Amino acid sequence: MKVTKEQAQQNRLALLEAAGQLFKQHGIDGVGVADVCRQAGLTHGALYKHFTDKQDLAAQAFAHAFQAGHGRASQPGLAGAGPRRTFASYLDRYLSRTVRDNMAKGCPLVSTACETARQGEAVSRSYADAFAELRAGVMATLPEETAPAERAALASTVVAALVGAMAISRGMAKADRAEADAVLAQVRGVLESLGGLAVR
Amino acid sequence: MKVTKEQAQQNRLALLEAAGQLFKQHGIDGVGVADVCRQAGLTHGALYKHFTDKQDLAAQAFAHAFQAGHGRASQPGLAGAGPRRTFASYLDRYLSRTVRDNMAKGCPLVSTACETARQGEAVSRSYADAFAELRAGVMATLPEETAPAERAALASTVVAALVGAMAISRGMAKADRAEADAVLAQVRGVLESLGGLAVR
DNA sequence: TGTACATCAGTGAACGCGCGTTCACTGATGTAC
DNA sequence: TGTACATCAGTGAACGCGCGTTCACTGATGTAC
Repeated sequence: MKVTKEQAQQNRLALLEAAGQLFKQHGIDGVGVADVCRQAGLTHGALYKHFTDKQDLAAQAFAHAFQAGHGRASQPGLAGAGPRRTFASYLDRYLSRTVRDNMAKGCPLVSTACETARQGEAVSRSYADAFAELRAGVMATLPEETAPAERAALASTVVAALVGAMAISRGMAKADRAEADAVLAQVRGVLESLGGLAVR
Repeated sequence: MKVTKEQAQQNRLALLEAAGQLFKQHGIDGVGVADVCRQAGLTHGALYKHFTDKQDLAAQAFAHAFQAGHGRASQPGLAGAGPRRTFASYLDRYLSRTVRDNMAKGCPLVSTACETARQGEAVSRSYADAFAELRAGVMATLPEETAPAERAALASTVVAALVGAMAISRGMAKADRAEADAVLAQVRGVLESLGGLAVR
């Protein structure tokens, strides 16, 4: 049965978001198109009215996940920045145990880090843009006295440490939750003082 | 046909290493057991004489990859440390473009960061051990004047930044190779001065 | 505004392919005498 | 040392299942008159 144009657009969005969540949680190959459609409230056939195939869905889902949060300050754990953030708020957002234990939430920069490297150029483009945006957000929180090049390098390193810490903490959480927590806390501590050191 | 006991052990090792390489490169779900066996020079049936199933192979392959490099100073890009390393040598080993462009090489802490989170406790245990070992190696290169707790935190952060930087650089390399290179260089620069700052 | 018709998002049965796994078999190895 | 036999790593055909994808069909929507 045909549906409203708006309804169709809504369904398309629901597919993108279901795909984003499930792919982050179980990996692209770990999720069937039927699963995605079910979570979006549709049957599997509908998917091919919106996307050419699963690859296309994956590429667009990642692009959508990376771009989500634009202008929406309330969206937690995403790459897109809200209105204005403090350095500490980035640490909070990235190094929380809640986000670590719930892969469906959380920044796609982390969950898809390994998968993205195996996808096509379109996904890579989205990834690069998301990183650039996040880094710009972190840069803006660093003291303006620091030279721009140094701030950029510092921001890159902070983002790398955030992404790496979360990935590592997730990798070891099942075996050693205490150590996994400790890593998050340690990195948080070091990054905090590193943010302060930028003024020198 | 039956083979020598030593030959069987050799074949088992070949399976583990083929699995390690291929899983790092294409992900666990992206590789068939037949592929692994072919690369190891066997047919697919042989696998089940050594491992109960694919999951078991994956768990043991990761454990093997994480433990590899013990005492072998020549093995590049692995978690295990050689005899004695300098701080700079860790940066070299982790932030090289060659390693980034060849996922089959490279530290399994990075390639499997996301996959590991979806595996069982055994894999997580190996991951935690590998991280601990790598961190210990980095810690040993930091000046002894610094307090142990601070050195540990610093080492955790350095490893997180190394892992994150490589993951990010890989994610964006297909779309923007120049920026991907720049991230590696920036993180290298910041970590170098961070290593120096530990003495204060 | 009302009526007739074309459109097309969504449905669900069906298809085929590739995958993980099984199993009867092979034949060199290792062992017992 | 030589011979007879049991073992078992490896083979490759076969199986069944789940997946991505297709397609004839539906029926409310949107449009033309």
